[in-house]
Amino acid sequence: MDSPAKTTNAPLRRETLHHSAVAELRAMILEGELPPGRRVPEMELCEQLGVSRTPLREALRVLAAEGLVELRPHRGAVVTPIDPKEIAAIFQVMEALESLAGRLACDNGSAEAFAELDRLHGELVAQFQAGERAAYSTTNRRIHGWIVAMAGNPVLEATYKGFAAQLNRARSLANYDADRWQHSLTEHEAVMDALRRRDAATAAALLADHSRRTADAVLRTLRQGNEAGAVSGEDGRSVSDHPAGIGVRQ
Amino acid sequence: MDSPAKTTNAPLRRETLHHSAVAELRAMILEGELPPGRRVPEMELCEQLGVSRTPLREALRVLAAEGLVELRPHRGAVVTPIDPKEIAAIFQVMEALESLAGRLACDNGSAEAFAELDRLHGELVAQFQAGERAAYSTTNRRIHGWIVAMAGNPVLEATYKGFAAQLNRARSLANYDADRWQHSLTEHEAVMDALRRRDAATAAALLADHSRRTADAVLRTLRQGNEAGAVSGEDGRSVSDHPAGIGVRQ
DNA sequence: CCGTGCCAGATTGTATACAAAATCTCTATT
DNA sequence: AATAGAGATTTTGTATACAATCTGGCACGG
Repeated sequence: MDSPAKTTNAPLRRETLHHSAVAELRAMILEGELPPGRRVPEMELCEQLGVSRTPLREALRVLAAEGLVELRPHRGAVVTPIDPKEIAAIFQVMEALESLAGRLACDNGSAEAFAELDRLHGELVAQFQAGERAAYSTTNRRIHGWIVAMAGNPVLEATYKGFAAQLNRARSLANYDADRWQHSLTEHEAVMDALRRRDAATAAALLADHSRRTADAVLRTLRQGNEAGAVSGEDGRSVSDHPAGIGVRQ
Repeated sequence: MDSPAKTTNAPLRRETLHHSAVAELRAMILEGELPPGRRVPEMELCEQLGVSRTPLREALRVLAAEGLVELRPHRGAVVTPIDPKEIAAIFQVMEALESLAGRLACDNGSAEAFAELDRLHGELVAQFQAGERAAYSTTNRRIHGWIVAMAGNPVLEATYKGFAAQLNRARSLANYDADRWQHSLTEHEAVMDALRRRDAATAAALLADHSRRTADAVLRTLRQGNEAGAVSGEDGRSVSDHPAGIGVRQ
């Protein structure tokens, strides 16, 4: 249950400090432990991760290349703030990627992969009926990731994962409403229908549609939450004054 | 004549050594000075670039994240070999990106941007008629880059540029034939026609088509050159024995 | 003659020390 | 009292030194 098509031959990299530092930092950022906008002093992380500055700095450069942190010369690193405009831009690209993935999955997906997809979809429906939001979100992500994996294009998969990480970070700030939830499931049903029929064109179109609607919902709540000050303080001060930094760019 | 729509606000990074090292190394790789498959000993580059190992290593990590080099722990870095399978995968993604760019360019491109596009296309035609292959290739790349820039999506643009760099590296090994050249120009004419009419759907479809045909041509010559041993030596030894390393994976 | 194991050289991974830049603070002046 | 400036402090950027790992060759045994 790893990769349904073909996986890139791993360069067999035995753990090195800067490599595991990348993994840990990435996890910390994606889990929200290091919130967007948060400054990242090197020394602080050094003792927290128990490594020296050299591997840590190399890790920061990698994360910067991935877009998870921003490096300001002589001024330290910052966890990339959530910029609604950039999230919108990512969603636009994601729409194209998901669409491509749906098309390729129809062509390249193995029977076993489709069976697993069916199983995941069943899980999704059950979780919706049980009202388990968090579990639903997780399964939802796994389904999309699985479709991308089914496409059998390692480049597509890697690109998708990078953007998906960014979007999930944004989504953690924006819980969309119950109405959107219902619509989301309906769209999944339609997508599944097309996929089961191996109807590449329809699946691609529906996935693009689903992606665009999801984008609208996320961006709407993101902007709502921002102007209502739902997450940051009510005061008018700069968001960077917030202890953890809320990191939603205007 | 930089960006027709909106440019990402540069983080205002004043030159640091590791940053300029990234730029220099990237140029060296893309120019072919460091051919695919070539080992990259740190010390060698240190004296060549006149920097210490620390900034150089950070630069290598960044380039690895971009996919231009591969890092094998305790075994040094290698300029990422050209893998026809990976090139094919990239082209598949590029097809979706170019298509998206064409659609967005129709919606978001300014009149001035379209005028510049027209000018570039005129240049392309003139260079074709003059039989200037190299100039044609350069203008061709500029046109595609310009369309992507016209889309006004910084994420799309950055992603595109990264993949385009990889593909250009592959193209430097594969000069496609005169027949394909003629077809390429015809396709460009059709794309331009759709763009001038701001016909987003048609432009998107034609750009995808053009991308796919280009991919076919490049991959064909890439495989031809590979099996014919046109670039590497005629002997049966591993390609890695070649002094510069040819770096075409089987 | 070929395969296995060990040793030497070279190269990478990490830590620490020093230099440069930016931020902060305190003071003095308007 | 507010502000500008200079020095001190902190943090980042770079260089170098040391430790760990890999590569290649050679001797030894089968």
